[in-house]
Amino acid sequence: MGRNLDRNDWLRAARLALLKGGVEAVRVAKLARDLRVTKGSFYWHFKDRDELLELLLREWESEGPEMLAQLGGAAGRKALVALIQILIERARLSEEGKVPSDAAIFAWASVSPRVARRVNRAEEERIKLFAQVLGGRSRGRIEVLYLAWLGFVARGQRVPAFRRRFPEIARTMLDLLTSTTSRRRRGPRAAPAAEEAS
Amino acid sequence: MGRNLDRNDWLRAARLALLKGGVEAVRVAKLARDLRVTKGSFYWHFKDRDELLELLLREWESEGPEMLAQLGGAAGRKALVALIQILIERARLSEEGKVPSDAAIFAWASVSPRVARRVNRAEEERIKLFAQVLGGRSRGRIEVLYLAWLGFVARGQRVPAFRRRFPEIARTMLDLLTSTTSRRRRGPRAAPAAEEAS
DNA sequence: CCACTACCATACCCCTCAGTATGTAACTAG
DNA sequence: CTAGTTACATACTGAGGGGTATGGTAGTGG
Repeated sequence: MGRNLDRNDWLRAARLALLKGGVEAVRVAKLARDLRVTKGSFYWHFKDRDELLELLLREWESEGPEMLAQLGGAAGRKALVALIQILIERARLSEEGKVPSDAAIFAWASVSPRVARRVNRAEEERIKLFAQVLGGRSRGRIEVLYLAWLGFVARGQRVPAFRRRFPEIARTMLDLLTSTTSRRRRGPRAAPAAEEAS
Repeated sequence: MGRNLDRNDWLRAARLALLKGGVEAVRVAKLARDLRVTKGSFYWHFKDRDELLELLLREWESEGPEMLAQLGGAAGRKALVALIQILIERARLSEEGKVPSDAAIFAWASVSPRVARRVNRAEEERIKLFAQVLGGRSRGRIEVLYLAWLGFVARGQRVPAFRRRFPEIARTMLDLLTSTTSRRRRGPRAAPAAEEAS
């Protein structure tokens, strides 16, 4: 039958469950049913459920550095195009359960403070990656565009058809990044002005 | 003791639980403990757990129209400032459990296809609201800025301190919206060009 | 004082799930 | 052929939650 599974089979099932139903859908009993085995198999390959969840989170954390490596020393426009391709490819692989889904991890983080802290750390690395790829633009703009990417991931999770519009959205984002401000800035309002160092 | 609760007390507790721990944290038994009563009280005020969850979703759905009404007939810059104030105020109220939290609802939608569909419908209304408030700008840019707002909400849920930067982020978004494209557009790439009607 | 209702407590059933203990079939080494 | 290991299956415990049935109590109108 479907015997002789390894840890990766379980991880794959877990990634798909996490993608479709959130952390609470990653249940040992349910995964075992999906894989047509019993929990006995799971507890052979893993210590407990926490170990599985920890692995899911860890492999996601490791993807930031991996993306950075894939970009090599590319810079400027070339790096941007490469980054977009990487993101598209990763999104495709995540639907097959081969890599953890950004959307799933973010959703997880939003219901677990412990996970939120770790996602936040990895996220700051990614913002630096964005900044590097996008060149020496305004820090504020890069942040806003990173947020737009976050929003795209979130909405793409809700509306699958929306994901196909990534190239178009990315182009608009790029236009925004390379545009120039036409309006003069007025004095600061209630909030203190930010250090908008370039 | 804490007796004689009404539906609103339960709803408030449910909104807080949803905000802090997601849908799976909205449990009848847990809410009862928080309110220092037993489940008997809950099933007096509600048919079942589904009715409670349905109410949470419904009151969130109704807030789009409410925001529109609060804006009155305002337009242009005035409407934009008003909208930002409304969003800030709503975020504050949601932390006290007085209104459902956007971040919580979005997180819920990301793990429930049924909720995702309804959130999507309400979301399209909000994009229209954004478009109206922001005036006759490029549809593509408005969409990207809406996504940035989504991303802000998501990240603000993970990093509470980040929420304080909303005024600054909003200013950068506004700058982006009113900026002009300096780069000439090249021919379409792989994806078909979007109808970027102004 | 009585009947009635609103609101909640108690006790129970049933299901799901995490985790453990142990049995067992298949394969491998010698 | 045998002993050992791998990779499960079976069977169990205990906790927790949804939902129901029913009992109890404080107030209210008459």
